[in-house]
Amino acid sequence: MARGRNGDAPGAGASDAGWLTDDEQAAWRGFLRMHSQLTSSLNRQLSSDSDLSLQDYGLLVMLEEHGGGPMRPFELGRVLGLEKSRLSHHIGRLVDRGFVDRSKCPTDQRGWLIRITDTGREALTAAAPGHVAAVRRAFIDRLTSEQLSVLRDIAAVVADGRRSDEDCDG
Amino acid sequence: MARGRNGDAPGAGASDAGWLTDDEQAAWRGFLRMHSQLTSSLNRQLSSDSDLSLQDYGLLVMLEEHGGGPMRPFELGRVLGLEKSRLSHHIGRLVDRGFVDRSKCPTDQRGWLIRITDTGREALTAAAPGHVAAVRRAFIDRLTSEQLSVLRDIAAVVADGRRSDEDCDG
DNA sequence: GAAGATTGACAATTCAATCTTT
DNA sequence: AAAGATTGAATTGTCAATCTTC
Repeated sequence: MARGRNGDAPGAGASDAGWLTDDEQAAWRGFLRMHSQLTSSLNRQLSSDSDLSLQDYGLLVMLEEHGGGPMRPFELGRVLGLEKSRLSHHIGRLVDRGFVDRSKCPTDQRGWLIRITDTGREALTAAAPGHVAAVRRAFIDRLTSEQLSVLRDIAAVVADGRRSDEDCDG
Repeated sequence: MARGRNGDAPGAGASDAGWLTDDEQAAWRGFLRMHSQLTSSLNRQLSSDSDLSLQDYGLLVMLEEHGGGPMRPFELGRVLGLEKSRLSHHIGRLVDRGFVDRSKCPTDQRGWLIRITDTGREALTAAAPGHVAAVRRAFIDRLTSEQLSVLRDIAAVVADGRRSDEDCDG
């Protein structure tokens, strides 16, 4: 059961109002454990083979993919699942390091436009092959395409609030 | 493609040696985004409704489930997917707050035994119903049991190094 | 007032170095 | 030398408060 207390419901596996079944628990804890391990290991690889952390990489990739055009912080927050305060500090550090620049948004005076710099692009280009290979080794290559597809759906439902019967354009 | 650069391979979706296909990328990024969102939200719930963070909760649950008996830090690190330094700092804080105690291991002089205290157990008991409900709402209840089962397998392969054809006792 | 974003104080995490026992 | 664990300094993340514009 999810709370982790033994003693009640010795049979195990049953869904008793409050706690999680063994299967539910295994999924939830496995998810957490997998994330901790993967990110530690990928972070180590990235920072030893390049100038970027995993967070740096994620942010720069989004900017780069955006066609080189600028993005608003709230957009970045949405795609990366990050909150505004953390993002703001992170962007500040990337600005200091010269990887992105920040300019006032002309159409909405409250906001900013974040753009990847040439320096940022270079760092990304240098980091990418090693990082992608590491993601493959630690994650992609260990799973079937069926498993990856289910994981994609899971993320769509949990993170993006899609209902399970929606398709990609829904 | 995983690196996030457009321009090469306009067709998309193809597996070209280095990068990730769109499907692979969607799974990987979705996983990261889902984790960020879930843990932020569960952390907020836990720390506003109880004395524990998500990390505190995970650690205390493991100790409690261990039948009230003590665990070695390296065992905790293994089940939670955490590294020794982080774990050591975390245990130190929990000791200071009176939630666990730490005593020298009699059979291996290098090691320690960590045990949940009554205070820790009380905090866990108080936090559990709200946290479990939050995990259900944000995660479990949004997924089918089939999806949960696939996720459990994914974690077993990625985090615990099981091969996909192994069963649970393998 | 709500949305977009920043700031500073505080808390948690990482990295490298260290220590002891095996 | 390797395994178990801790420590301190530096980095990174969180929370609440704030500011400006919509």
